[in-house]
Amino acid sequence: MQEKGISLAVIQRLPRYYRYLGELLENDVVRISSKELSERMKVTASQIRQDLNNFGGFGQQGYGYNVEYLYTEIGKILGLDKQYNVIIIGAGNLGQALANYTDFERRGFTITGIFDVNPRLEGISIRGIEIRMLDELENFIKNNTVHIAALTIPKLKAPNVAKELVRMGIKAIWNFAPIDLNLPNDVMVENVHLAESLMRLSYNLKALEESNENNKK
Amino acid sequence: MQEKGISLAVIQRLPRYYRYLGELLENDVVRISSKELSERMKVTASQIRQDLNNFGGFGQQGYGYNVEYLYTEIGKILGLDKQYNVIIIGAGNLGQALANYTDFERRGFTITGIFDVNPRLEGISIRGIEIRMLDELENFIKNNTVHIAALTIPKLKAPNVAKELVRMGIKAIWNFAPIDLNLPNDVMVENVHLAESLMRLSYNLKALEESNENNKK
DNA sequence: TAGATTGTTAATCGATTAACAATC
DNA sequence: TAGATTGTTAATCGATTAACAATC
Repeated sequence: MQEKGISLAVIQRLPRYYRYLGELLENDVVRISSKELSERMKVTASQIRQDLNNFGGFGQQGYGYNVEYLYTEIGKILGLDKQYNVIIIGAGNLGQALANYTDFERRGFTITGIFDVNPRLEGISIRGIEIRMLDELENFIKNNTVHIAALTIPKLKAPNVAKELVRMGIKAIWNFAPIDLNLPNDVMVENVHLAESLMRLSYNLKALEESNENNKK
Repeated sequence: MQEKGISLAVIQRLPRYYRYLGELLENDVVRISSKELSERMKVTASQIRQDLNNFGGFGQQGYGYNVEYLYTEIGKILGLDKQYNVIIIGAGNLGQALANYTDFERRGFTITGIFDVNPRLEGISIRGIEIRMLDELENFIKNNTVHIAALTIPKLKAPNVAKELVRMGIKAIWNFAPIDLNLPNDVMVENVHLAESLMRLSYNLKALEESNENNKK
């Protein structure tokens, strides 16, 4: 209920806090100050305290933050205390890679279905989940709770499939297709645009090479 | 040489402009105004003009922007007019998915090597590139120009392998391991943290459900 | 020339950082 | 109590948006 007007920048940072706290927890660190965390994460202590205080006071003056408590609380903020059923649309290389990525299960995301249009893949199982044909999707969603759909299909097919998913009641789409899905406001879309990520790397590499050249002169 | 003090936010947006211009080009659109592009992309026209003017004036008063010209110029800014050789470290599902993703080649990124530590994978070929053992890496880099290394290995191995890559002269790392690599400033790292992306989706889904509940009341 | 739209300056807005009183 | 560090307000900084003169 507190989540009113939390800025996008803050939300973007939360999973990174969660990751660092998880690592501290693994290393049996019991408490940490915003100053020490800021040094590890290379952000300002001020920013950490501001970010956290959007959601409440998790620390204690003179002490800092209890690592386990803060880890759990951020987990709750991120919704990681819940279980999510995830289906994968598109059983190509990327879809199969996601299906095989066991780390997600640890965080409460269970792959419950994989769909494709290629009849050659029908019945093949990935980690015990058999690939179904796309025309079974509607029935599947009717008979099984599905929270999230991962879209690993070609860009030209993505808009229509996304529209269909929304019609079937899906409210969260993890989109790997290199296109922006224009969907109603009450449908959450998280994009993973690998090609754009690679372009940023090439931009930075180019900028680095150019600055090296300039230094030579 | 113009690239002084371009903000991160601008660089993040460039690949998206590039993508939209590419689509316009495919649809034979010859010219576009910042206003029309802004409507399609759902950003302000002002932002588009500001962003582009960081790199020079690509438009013409009273006319707008020539789509093909702007597409080419942004491509140059992103370094997409060059060829890059990419190696993949880690031939698991994700590494193989990247190796199979032919779209990258179109943009000038050629996969020239795939490496793993698993002897079972030795000699297996993916799109004509055979998987090599990691101990051959140093020799390979000595004998072949490598611009970019994609890291698709477990998080615990990533820091050391990254350090080794840097020692061997690699200046750009596309990191898929869920950990921050602390490398010298003259090494470019672009992270793809899939788990963090999924957490943001779950945050948004949770926020959506909560706001629905509140509306009911 | 008149209309359109850029390039660019100025105004606004929001996010980050600094400072410090509160308090454990 | 004294020291440490949070929570929070205030100051600064940077990014976004608005406005408009320049110009095609």
